[in-house]
Amino acid sequence: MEPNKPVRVRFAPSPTGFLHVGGLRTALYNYLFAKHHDGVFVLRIEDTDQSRKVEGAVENLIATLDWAGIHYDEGPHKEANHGPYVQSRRLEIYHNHARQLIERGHAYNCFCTPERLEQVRQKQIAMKLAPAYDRHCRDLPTKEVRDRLNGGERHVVRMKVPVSGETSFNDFIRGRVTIAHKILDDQVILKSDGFPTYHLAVVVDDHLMEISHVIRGEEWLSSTPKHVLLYQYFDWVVPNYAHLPLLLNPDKTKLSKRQGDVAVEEYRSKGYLSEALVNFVAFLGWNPGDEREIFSMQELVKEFTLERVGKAGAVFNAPKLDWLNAQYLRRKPNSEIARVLKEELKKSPFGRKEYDDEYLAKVVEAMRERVSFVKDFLEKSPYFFSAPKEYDPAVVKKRWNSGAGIRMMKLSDEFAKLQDPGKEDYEAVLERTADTLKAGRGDLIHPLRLAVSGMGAGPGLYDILSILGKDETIRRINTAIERLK
RNA sequence: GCCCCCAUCGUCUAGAGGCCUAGGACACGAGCUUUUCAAGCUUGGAACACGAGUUCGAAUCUCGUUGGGGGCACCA
Repeated sequence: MEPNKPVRVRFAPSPTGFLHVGGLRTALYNYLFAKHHDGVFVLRIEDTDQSRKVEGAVENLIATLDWAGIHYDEGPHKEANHGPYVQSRRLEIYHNHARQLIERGHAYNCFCTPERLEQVRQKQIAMKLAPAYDRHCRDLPTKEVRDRLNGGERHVVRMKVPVSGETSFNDFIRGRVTIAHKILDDQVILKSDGFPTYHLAVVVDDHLMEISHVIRGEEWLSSTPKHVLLYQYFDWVVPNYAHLPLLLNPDKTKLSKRQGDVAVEEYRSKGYLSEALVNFVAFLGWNPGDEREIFSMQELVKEFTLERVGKAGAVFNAPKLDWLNAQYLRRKPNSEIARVLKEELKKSPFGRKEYDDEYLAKVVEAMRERVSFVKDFLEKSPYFFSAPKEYDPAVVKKRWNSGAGIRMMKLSDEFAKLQDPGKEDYEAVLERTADTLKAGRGDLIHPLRLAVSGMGAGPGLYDILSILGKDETIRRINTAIERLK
């Protein structure tokens, strides 16, 4: 790396829908690298394929990156000296550069129809050859080209790849990569609709935007020599490359839909914390070299280096993400979790009731070691939000034995005598009652938990009671006695 | 088919020739704790793809094999 050159990197997604978790990691690594080196992180929108454009995708992308804590320094809505940052608004620039290439003899107009191209391809495949453009238009007479252009004939511009020799480049992660020119074909750089292809646009923009390091997915590795060639044709300095290993499905193919969720928005709406997702994704292909696992964005910035990025693809496996989410959730104060829980409740069947913050904070305190997600509060302890409608049959069978009803009645009576009881008061009463009845504590505790929650598992019983309050506790006991007769 | 890349427990990974009887984390099993469930702690099983070299010594270097992935569009 040239030490005196400022670090400028970019994340350049195409706005075709949602942000892919692979994209999130690419964006994250770029961001971390930029911030680690006090550099600039650019967001550039690669919308040169009109047919794949999706309405609102750019705004969604920005919002999602923002949620993840990845903030760009330059990009759409943050115009600086290198804009515009949306490729569809840079068409003029690409045309000029394509023309320049033609003038220098490094590119040419091609009038081949898609039909002819398809025929050629079929023939090549039939002959077991690698499909490649046959360079039919590469050496057309100048006059013919001019006439056909003047006649308005549909055409594209292709780059001229040398027929022999090879191109190699240095990759931060892979080392030196070399590809022979004979296996490269004359790539289209300007489409007949006037839009550039990725190959032209990426080179022109990265150069004009003074990108120092191109950090992108490994799927680009094979076409990088074409880009290097383009840099040479323009007489530009080739940027530093770092091709990131791919994120994989459980079956080790490139991470895709249909094998689980790939959209960051999906994880967000499922209740994953952005810190957890970011931490998790950062560790897919990178690690700090020691045994620390929990990293905030700041710590990641401090520690991240490309040297510590691995080469092999990484399977995106959810269980560890869930664990991380629980770790982050547990680090949050009760009040903050309660706030999210309140929102979650509004959207739930329990939403008709209003819950006050103090109550929710108590619920959070009781349940926080037992949940991984905020939504778990509703699933694992619905009884804090409404009286049990049914009682877990397995628990009834195990815990609600013959004398249970009588014992609960006694307990209910004893509770009724209490004045504004706290957790210890319930405990004292229960123990005293157990002694009076000559019963084991468990003979009261388990049926009582069932009566009050409908379940066999949960926080400490006395915590539950004191959160529900005396009146509600008694009401539930009495209901259970009736229903479980 | 051709080209490029990759290869340590099921998964994420540490390991840059002796520190490796291969470490950590998730997941899984057992135990402790406990009114339940968790959490926590302790603990168990679990990997250097294979074969040749190089070297006194190889998970680490070289070559080959096998396996996997990516790319080969007027998509990015």
